[in-house]
Amino acid sequence: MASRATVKLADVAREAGVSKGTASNVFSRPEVVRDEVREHVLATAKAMGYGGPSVQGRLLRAGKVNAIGVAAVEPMAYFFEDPWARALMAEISAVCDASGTGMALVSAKNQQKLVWNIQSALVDGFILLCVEGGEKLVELTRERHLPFVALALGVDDKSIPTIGIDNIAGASMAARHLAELGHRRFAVLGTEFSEGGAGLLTDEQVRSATFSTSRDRAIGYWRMLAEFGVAPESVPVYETQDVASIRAAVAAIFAAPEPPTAILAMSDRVALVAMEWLAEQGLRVPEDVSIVGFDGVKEAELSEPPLTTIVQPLAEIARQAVQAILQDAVPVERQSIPLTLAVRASTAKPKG
Amino acid sequence: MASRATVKLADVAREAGVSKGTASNVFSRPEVVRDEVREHVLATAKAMGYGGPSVQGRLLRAGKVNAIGVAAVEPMAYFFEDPWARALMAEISAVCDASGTGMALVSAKNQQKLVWNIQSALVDGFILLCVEGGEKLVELTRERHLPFVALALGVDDKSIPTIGIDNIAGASMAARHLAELGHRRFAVLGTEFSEGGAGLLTDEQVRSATFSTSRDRAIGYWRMLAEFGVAPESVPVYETQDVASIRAAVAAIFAAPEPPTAILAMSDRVALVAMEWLAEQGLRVPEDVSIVGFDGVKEAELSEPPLTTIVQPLAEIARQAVQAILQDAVPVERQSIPLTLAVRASTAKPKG
DNA sequence: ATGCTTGCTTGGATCGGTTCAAATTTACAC
DNA sequence: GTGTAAATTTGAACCGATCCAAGCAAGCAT
Repeated sequence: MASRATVKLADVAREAGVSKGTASNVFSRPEVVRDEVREHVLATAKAMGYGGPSVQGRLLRAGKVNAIGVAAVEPMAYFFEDPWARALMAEISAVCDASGTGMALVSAKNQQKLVWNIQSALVDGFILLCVEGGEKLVELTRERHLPFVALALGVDDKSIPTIGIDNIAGASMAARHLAELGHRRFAVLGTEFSEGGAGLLTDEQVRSATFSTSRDRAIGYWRMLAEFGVAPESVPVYETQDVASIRAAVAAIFAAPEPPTAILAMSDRVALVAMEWLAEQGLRVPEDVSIVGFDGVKEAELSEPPLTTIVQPLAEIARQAVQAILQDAVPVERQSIPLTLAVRASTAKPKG
Repeated sequence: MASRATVKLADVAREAGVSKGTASNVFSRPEVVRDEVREHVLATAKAMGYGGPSVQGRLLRAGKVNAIGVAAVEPMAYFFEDPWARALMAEISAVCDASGTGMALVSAKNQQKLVWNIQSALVDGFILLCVEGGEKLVELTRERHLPFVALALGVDDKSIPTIGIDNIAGASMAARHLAELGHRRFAVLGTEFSEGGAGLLTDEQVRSATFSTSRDRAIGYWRMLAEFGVAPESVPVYETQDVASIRAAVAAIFAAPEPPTAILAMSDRVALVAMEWLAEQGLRVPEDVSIVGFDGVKEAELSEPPLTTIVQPLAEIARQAVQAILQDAVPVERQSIPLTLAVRASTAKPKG
């Protein structure tokens, strides 16, 4: 059946005794061709083992793939394993499903030629998950000359179409919640501020961070705490990367002579790791220490205790992002979407 | 800048004063063209705002997309939400990453024309997750005349290239484990046996099930239990679908005058739902009742208590599936991959 | 019969590149 | 200055369809 592989529309047309144009119509606009001709062509096609119009041929003409690519500077498994990415992908999927749009996964880790990557992915546009290496990702995508929007972009660059959240406002909400409960001794368990960093940060390091996401959250915490009379200098900020660095940070925080009564965590992931560490040490949440996360991933609802956190409206972010790509109407400036505070059981009034 | 959209290779070639062929080489085989010519063409291209060779044009010639599609008769969010699918996708991702292959998600729920679906997805082949509606999915895919392998196919059909697991052997392992612990009263908490069914099944209904996955697991349980002197008739089999039907089934099981001391669950998902129900009822696992799952999803390790289960070697399944597609060497007959028993804390000797 | 619609068919242009045999240029030895 | 091999460049053919202006036949009114 080697022949099958090479049967093309033109062959069918010739065999059926009609023109290529008519044969094409039989498949893509059946209503314009006379019934008996259509039947005959269809029969011939089947007999020859023709598998319908080749997608690539059609594509070349149409120019539209009907799919959007989602890219990150992470291995592809990231899309299925990272809680935030997964939740976001599920929302993006739902929007795509509704509009009959396909999704392709792209990992920007692999930059060899001849492989599937940002340069070669067959898509109509990109949604970029910029949690890490966002700028590099944007740069690569620009070359493709396709519409794209950056999500969770950690840098301020007016020229990049971005849909984001107001990190300062979100962090402020988290801080206000704890302050209103009566907490006055805090520590910030941060995410990444600059390429590969970890450990206790100075005020100066925080303000000059490479990643604005972490910086803004820190600023949001500080600003709100100041309103409650808590001096920023008294609130240590720890930068973290992997699980080990998170655990090291929490350990450092609680090694202090007067440990905090509340932890401001810059992501649910770090919050959950911290809670694990606390449980191991016999420290109870929220009795001994309160903790509030950031992101609002599913896991935060199911943890023990359920984590109070700032939840991102992922569905809305997904909707706007997909729409922007499909309509080739990417936002000219950063779109900000409001956050909400979900109060659960990891926060309570401080002891005494 | 409307012009930009239409700058093509031929334009650049003309402007730079070289032939289309040379211009093409500049981009796809830069080493064959003289340095100064290459520089010049590149400069011209940049000046004209040419965004590199269009992927679709190249595709038409090359014929290879460098991506595989993963399809299921589920909304696309399924790939990110269902524990089994997610775990499998992560493994498939890893294999694809290693070979520079892209992944596209396809939902066969949406069968309108003009949308991204099995007929139109730009991929080199398909991996089908046949947990539900597997046959329909296979049929649709056949029309595409592309290589494909079915995973978790629930029917016996020698003509379908399938990579699967030995459900009978796996179920036997689960049953042996419980029997060796001393259990003699069992109930089977099943998955789907036929389109939309639920509730207690007769022996006859089990044997004539539409989905061989469920049937084989039931047979595996029965067969091994018989070796320990437990009559199949004494082991009720409940079919389940959604969470409500699972809960109803467990409730029915424990409403019996002499409830079982051990539950054989046909998937980790039903096992976890059952454990939730048991906890609500104040029944302790494994003290009051032992339970063993099937699949070996991540959640089963993290549950309270961790679930004893039959784990599927998803990494191996993924590897074989992807390789089969990439090399266009789909198995001619069903490939079976061995399972292992992971003994954790949800099983123990029966009381008294 | 003639003129005018209406409805299907046709063939060639086009989408945007890649490929390869042949032509041309360059390099080098004699 | 000439011959030959090696390095580049060219131009036409091709990938597999869709699109569209133009052609043609049948149907209908006058």
